[in-house]
Amino acid sequence: MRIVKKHQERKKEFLDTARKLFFTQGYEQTPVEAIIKKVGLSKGSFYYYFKSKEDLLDELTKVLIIHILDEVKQTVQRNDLDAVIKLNKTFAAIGSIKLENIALIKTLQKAFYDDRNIYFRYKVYQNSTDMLAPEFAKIIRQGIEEGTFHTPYPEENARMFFELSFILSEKIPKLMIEMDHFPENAEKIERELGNFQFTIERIVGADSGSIHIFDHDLLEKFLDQLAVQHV
Amino acid sequence: MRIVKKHQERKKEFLDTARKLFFTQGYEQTPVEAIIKKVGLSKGSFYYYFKSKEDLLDELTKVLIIHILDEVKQTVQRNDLDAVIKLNKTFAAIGSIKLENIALIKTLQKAFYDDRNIYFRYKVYQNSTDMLAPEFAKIIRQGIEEGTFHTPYPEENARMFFELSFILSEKIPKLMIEMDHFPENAEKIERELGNFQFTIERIVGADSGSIHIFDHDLLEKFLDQLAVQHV
DNA sequence: CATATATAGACTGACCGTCAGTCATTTATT
DNA sequence: AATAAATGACTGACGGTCAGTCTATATATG
Repeated sequence: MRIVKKHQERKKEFLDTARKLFFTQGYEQTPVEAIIKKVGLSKGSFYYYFKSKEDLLDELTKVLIIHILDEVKQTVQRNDLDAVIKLNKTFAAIGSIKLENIALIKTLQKAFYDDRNIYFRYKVYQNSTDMLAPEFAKIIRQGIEEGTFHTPYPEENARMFFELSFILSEKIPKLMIEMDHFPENAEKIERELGNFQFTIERIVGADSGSIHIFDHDLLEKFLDQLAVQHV
Repeated sequence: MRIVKKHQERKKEFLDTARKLFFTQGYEQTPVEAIIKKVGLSKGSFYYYFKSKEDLLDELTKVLIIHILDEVKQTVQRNDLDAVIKLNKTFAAIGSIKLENIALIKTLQKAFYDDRNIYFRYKVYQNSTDMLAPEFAKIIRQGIEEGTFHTPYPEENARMFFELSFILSEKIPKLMIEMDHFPENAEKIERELGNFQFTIERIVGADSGSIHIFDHDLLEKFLDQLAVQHV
């Protein structure tokens, strides 16, 4: 007995299923057949909704970012926050480091952060930057007006903020994965985050120590928990 | 009559051929069969020398970087140059922007800088950074001793220098490709380079305007030539 | 109002071309 | 004879195509 559904509903099923698989198995490592099987439909169906596997990827990455974009836009719109606080909130929103979600990171480490999955991450990074940087540029311009930031390149800085965030989000999971054999990575992670914060300050020309992108105590707890898991 | 050669010699033939094809067609877009055909040998031969296509990629990326590493090491060793000059020479050596070689860039644009070839570039970037950053860190430490640089993160800054260089080398070709339809990209390229220089200065804590990573007049000429080609 | 007919669009799955990788075998060198 | 170099048919996995089927709904007909 064949179950027929509305266009958008079915499409969402494909996208949701693909999202789960891409994050746990990787993009290249997920055959279209695996998506089909899980949705319970046929090959023809898949290509009825998407003109190629890559087409689905494009749609998926955009969907992934829209939620974050909404959140960031709301933050940017507010007029009761200064630029530094908005910057911190934006960094938290893009969630390069989700301190509160160890389980997720540990799952993603296996496939999402695998070298062979770089194409997927690359697409997410690209679309994120394109969609979010213009909003972030507004924050930097606000900071310049407020006198806390000093830079002749607000637009370029905005893009660079995301690019550096993504580089960071490439490094941290790698260091975490190796923590079993290299406990000193905990210290490296702290250095990387410290350096990141420091770099952002310098790039936007903010006072040293004025930007607080992560909570030091929370990070300690996080790294402790991560270490415990490996015993 | 079958031509038999020494192991290393044959291997080099495969690597050289693969290099040419990967740069002009892309890594994923180059089937092993294409490499074989050009070398003039068989499938079995290929797998006699390399245990996988990826294995060849690994070897190739390392070979690609060794020459640059030698050049950078020589620069770093010298004791007649200050840190700023060494930094400039290193940037020139990694050749993110080869101002003198338009033809090469135009060729590479088509395949090398294509999104789908990100895996190849990623591997090159990864290995480059791992192999070159330690040398570059020496330059930054020299700069700190000389009092021209001021940073608590020389090692991290060194890696970041390469990471930002690669981001730049992702952007510039994209802007160049689009110059046909967006002549204003010439200006964008200048801004990107200006921003890059400015950012490096800030990251290593050097005086504003002290670092000169590219020659302004040369860039103008370069962009003019690029524009002409499209007429 | 009930029933036949037509149309859109959701869905099927066998089939195709491409490609990385395998292996039993042959050829050349020492 | 033993070892190293080279062969090419073969396999299996994968992305993508296509001619055609099924089902719900709209429309016409008696």
